[in-house]
Amino acid sequence: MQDPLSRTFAALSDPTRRAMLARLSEGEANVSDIAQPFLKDMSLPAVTKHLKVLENAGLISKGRSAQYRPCRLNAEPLREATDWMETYRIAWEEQLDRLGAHLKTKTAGAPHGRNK
Amino acid sequence: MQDPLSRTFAALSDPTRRAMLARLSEGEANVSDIAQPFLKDMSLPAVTKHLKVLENAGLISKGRSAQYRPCRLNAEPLREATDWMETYRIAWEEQLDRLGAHLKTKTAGAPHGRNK
DNA sequence: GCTATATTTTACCAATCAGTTAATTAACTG
DNA sequence: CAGTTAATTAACTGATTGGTAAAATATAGC
Repeated sequence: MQDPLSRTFAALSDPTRRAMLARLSEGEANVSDIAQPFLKDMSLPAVTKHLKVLENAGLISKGRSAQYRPCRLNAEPLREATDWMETYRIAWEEQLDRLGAHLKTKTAGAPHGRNK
Repeated sequence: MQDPLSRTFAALSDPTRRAMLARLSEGEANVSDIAQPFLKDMSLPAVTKHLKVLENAGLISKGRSAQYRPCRLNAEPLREATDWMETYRIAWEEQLDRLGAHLKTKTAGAPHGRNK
């Protein structure tokens, strides 16, 4: 999985990572701050790995302050992802409307497209 | 990965599947219609599997018409996903504003949170 | 019933993922 | 310097993913 959009969605496809982002949306935090709510469920290296996934997706970036690594959010990839979704969500809902309109006349379907 | 939101994002994290959704946003299509642009890259069973992922995420549903399986989009899970993203994107950007405001006074940082 | 078309299922494989424990690096502190 | 805290890296493991080829299922049409 190479493309940025795929990496973004993949990063978002885990509840732990989403919770981390939620935490970070309240403000910058060090790795151990972020880790704290999860340490009853997983080890610190596991947290590091999750953060790495978020970092590779460009959703967060890590700074350096003494032995701490303050993490903060990065809006950019999320914007691209919402853009993609919005584009299709609109087409989606239009299609739902069309479906509603057609529902009276037609009843699902005959073969589509090329059936030679 | 059990929760719906994770399944949705995971389903979106593949360019093939996103292209399939894009195709479906133009209207209902049978499996082989959807498959056609991908058959130079992968086999039909591979397509079936991708569609299964989309179906399990609730993003599409399949009907039955003779030996055809007309697929159509399902807006609902996508709406939930956009909702999640929008919520945090807003918090994000607010945070960026705050960062901009603070940038003059403070310069990154000292340890955060609990450092007993 | 036989044959063709559309799609799925099965069985398998290699690569990636999410976690682990143990060891390592980095920086502060007495 | 010795010790402590913060975080990462390394090496390993089991589960999941994304693909394949071959067989099976479903339906239509002669």
